Amino acid sequence: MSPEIRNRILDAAARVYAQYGFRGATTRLIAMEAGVNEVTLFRTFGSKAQLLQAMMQSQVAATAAPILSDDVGDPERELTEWCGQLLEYLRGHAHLIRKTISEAEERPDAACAACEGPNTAGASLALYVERLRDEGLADPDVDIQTAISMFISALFGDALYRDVMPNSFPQPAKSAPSKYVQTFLRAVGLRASSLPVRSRPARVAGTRRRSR
Amino acid sequence: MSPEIRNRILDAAARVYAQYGFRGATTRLIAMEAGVNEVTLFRTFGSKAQLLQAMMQSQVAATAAPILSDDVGDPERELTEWCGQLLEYLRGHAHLIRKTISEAEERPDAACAACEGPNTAGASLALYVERLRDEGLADPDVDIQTAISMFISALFGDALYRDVMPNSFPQPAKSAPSKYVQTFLRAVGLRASSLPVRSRPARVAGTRRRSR
DNA sequence: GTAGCAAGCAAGTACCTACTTGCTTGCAGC
DNA sequence: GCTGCAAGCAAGTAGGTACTTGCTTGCTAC
Repeated sequence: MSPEIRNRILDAAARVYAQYGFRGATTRLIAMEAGVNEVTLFRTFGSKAQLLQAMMQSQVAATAAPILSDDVGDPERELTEWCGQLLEYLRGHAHLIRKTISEAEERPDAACAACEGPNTAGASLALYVERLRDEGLADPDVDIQTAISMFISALFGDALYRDVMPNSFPQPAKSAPSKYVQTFLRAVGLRASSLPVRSRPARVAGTRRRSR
Repeated sequence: MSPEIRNRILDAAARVYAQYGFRGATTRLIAMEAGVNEVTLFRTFGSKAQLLQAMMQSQVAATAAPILSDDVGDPERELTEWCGQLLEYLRGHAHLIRKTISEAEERPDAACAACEGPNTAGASLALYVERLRDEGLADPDVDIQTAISMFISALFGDALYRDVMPNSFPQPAKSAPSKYVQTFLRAVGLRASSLPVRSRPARVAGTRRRSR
């Protein structure tokens, strides 16, 4: 019943699960990590499956994926900030997401829950870019859906795989958001209102370091 | 000793591992899947770990990731064909790659082996785009590294996650390669020699179906 | 002080896991 | 026909797994 112990168990379960997956997250390991007797797990959550399900819910409830504002101001600045926040969110949950998705066939509901955050983030981006195009800032002839899909995949890949295959991510993690956004805007055919996009030197990234 | 039985075991191990991961791939399951006595596994490979290591080697040796040709002809056509082949390769190994990467911390050598194919494919693309730029076909002011990184991530994401989160991949799997390549070339600032890139209708994808 | 209750502790159950051993079967080469 | 050898089969070992039970400890409320 004690909420303090309950949360300690949930946090420990999240750590152990993120490292070892469902099968590897034994009740003994979780209890040790939480500094709690193993029996307490079963008295509090009933079973290992229920415990990990509760852990999953608490994880998705704890932090929310970032949402882009409704009205478009400076696209590059707004997108870069959103992109940095989303990357931070994804990196914080990288191991958990990786494990959950790789076990999607055995536990599809858990995978569904883990994808909720990224999905809403992607939908938010789609809405924003639609506005961009409505306001004549993006090339209307361009395949925007594909650009969005590739953008989201790039953020996913960066957050989930940068540590495993660093060769594929040459730019440092800090400057990645602005570079991703610039490339994305170029692909979307941003019609610069103030600045020309295609012939701008890459120096811009440095002047906007204060986004975190 | 018999190579036929050996291969049957290796294939069965690949299937079971791709579905259940290292911990879930029990020797009993593999033996049943191979239609072989469990003892034969140990007599042939020594231990479960050695069996799965041999399976990994045989998997990476079986098929190779596609390589782009050294001289640049029609970039869009060549890249689309390469992209289709790489996607096919990745999709064929999707479950295996997903499981292996998610277990990278516990078995880093296996993850390294699984990343070998994708890494060489990425390096091949980097070389090709460098040639593109040398021949003046790509915008020299553009951040090509980032575009390549996002492109590879997009292919990875498509191959590994399309089945789990289909919302993020609106375009059908068949037409994905040409769309990815067109978006990539736009981001790289392809300077069209014969055709203008930015204002071309998407019809091109249909006329090049014979890539397989 | 005492009743209630959450948590710890020790032990046990039933099952699964990797791996071993001893023996039998069936086939190929001499 | 005999030998050698690869594979099957039955059984067992030692340890791990989820989960249960019975009892003790310690704190809180009345």
